[in-house]
Formats: sequence, C-alpha cells, structure tokens
Amino acid sequence: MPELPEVESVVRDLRDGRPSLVGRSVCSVNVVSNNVIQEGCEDKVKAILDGARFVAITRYGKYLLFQLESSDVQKYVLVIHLRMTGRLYLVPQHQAVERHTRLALILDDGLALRFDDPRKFGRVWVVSDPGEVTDKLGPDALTIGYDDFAARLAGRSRQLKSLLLDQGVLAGIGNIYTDESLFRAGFHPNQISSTLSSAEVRRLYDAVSTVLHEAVDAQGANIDGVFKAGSFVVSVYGRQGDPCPRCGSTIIKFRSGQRGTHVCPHCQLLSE
DNA sequence: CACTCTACCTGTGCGC
DNA sequence: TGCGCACAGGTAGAGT
Repeated sequence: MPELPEVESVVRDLRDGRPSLVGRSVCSVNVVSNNVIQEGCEDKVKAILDGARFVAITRYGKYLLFQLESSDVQKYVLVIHLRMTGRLYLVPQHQAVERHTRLALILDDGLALRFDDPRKFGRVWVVSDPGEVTDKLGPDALTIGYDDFAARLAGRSRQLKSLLLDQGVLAGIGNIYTDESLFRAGFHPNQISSTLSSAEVRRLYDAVSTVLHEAVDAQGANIDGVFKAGSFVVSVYGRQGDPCPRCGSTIIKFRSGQRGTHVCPHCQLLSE
C-alpha cells in the first residue's frame, strides 16, 4: 500500500533513474481501463497527454504530479494517486502489457510508462491547476515543521489514529505509518489529541518525522509477504502475535475507527 | 466538528 | 478440491 515514502520512491525512480521519464514525450496514449480515469478528465487524458513532454516530477502527500509541456499554450499537470495497489513504472514499449495494466503511455525513446492497478482504486487526472486535486490536503507530512504541526493539532479533539490518517490535516500518512509513528511515540491510537501536553505533541511530531525520513531513506516499507517496496522494517504493522521489539510483549491487532490497528499493549497505554 | 457507515474493487487466505 | 466469505485499505460522500 503505497504511502508517502513509497510514493517518494516512485518519484525518485522516474525522475532520477536511468532511464528517466523527464524530457520524454508521449507518442500515444492507451487507456486500457476508463475506470481509473477521474470523471471529467477522460478527454484531456487522451487529447492533452498525446504529444506532451514530461518536464518535472514531484509529489504532494500521496499524489504524484507530472508537469507537462504541450503544444497547447495552457500548462497541464498529470496527477496520479496509486491508492492501495497501483504501480507505475517504465518498460520497453514492446513488452507485453500485464493483466492489470490500466493506462499505458508510449514514449519517444522506445519505452512506455505503465500504470497497473488490480483493484482499479487508483486515480488519474489531467488538470491545468493541480490545486483542483490537492487544495483540500494539509501540509506534506515529510516537510512540515513542528510549529505548523502543533498548530494543526490545536483546537482539534480527535483520536490520534484518525487525526494522522486525515489527509486534510496532514498529507501522506496511511495506515502503516500511522501505526508505526504511534508506536514510536508511545501513544495509544485512541488517545484524544487535545489531551496531549506540548511536550507530547513534540514527541508525536518527532516520531512521525523520524519514521517518515527513515522510510524514505529505505525506499519504502518491507512487509512480510504482502508489500515489499523497500527495506524499512515495521515494528507493529501486520505483526500481531510477534514480540514488541522494545519490550517483548505480544503485539495485538484491533479496530480503531474502522481501521486495522496494531499496538504494543505495554508500550502504548491509553491515558487521560 | 467528530464520528460512522457505505461504496468502490479484486486477490488472498481462511474455514468448512 | 472447491466453495463462500471476510478481509485488506484510501477516499468520497452521506448520514448521525
């Protein structure tokens, strides 16, 4: 499940890898499944992408942003969200498409950019203003500073789990890194945000920040048999039944706000 | 505002 | 072996 660190890895691969997507032009567009194209963007995906050149690749939260240059005077941006199971990668264009390829962009150098997604949860937009997609998001979780983080929490009274998962508060954290951050900080997911002292808010910020930076450096998480983007080793996510790496207690799994949630019952106590 | 539920999807893995 | 089903989860949108 790609979250911020995994999406950042995709950006770096496509931007800095060899070959790079930057500078490439699209020769033709193959929409295999209309299902992943955002409603209202179907025409632009075909008309604008065809002939466009990739000039820059960035990320905001879990959204990939591809700046385009086209014959059109108007500038456009290709936006892609991988959601749960989306994958984005370059291949030789003659390579057969896979079972779950939903969109293929044939490029000018013999390569193709493929977007695969078995569950069709991922989304593709072509917009002139990326704000149409990202304006509702809070600050990016990787680069937000402590003061901004503390200000975002102030005045809210919510369970920490749902707060960290809320993209409108902070953009980029999903279920895996929420559980990992709360474990790192030693907070119970159901702890109410307004009960935290400023020292505790600082502890939470440091945990989120450290976990995300470590995961980015590791090029994403490595989760046994499920998800192996990079080499970041999780402590609690999916580890119910395993010993806590800190105290040895057995990690448990329960539901917090409809979401599978993993904690060490000894290290993450619920307090007033 | 905080929360809960539902829909969207399909591969996986379980119990029977 | 095979069937049915719960489950995984990011986001939008509706309802409490």
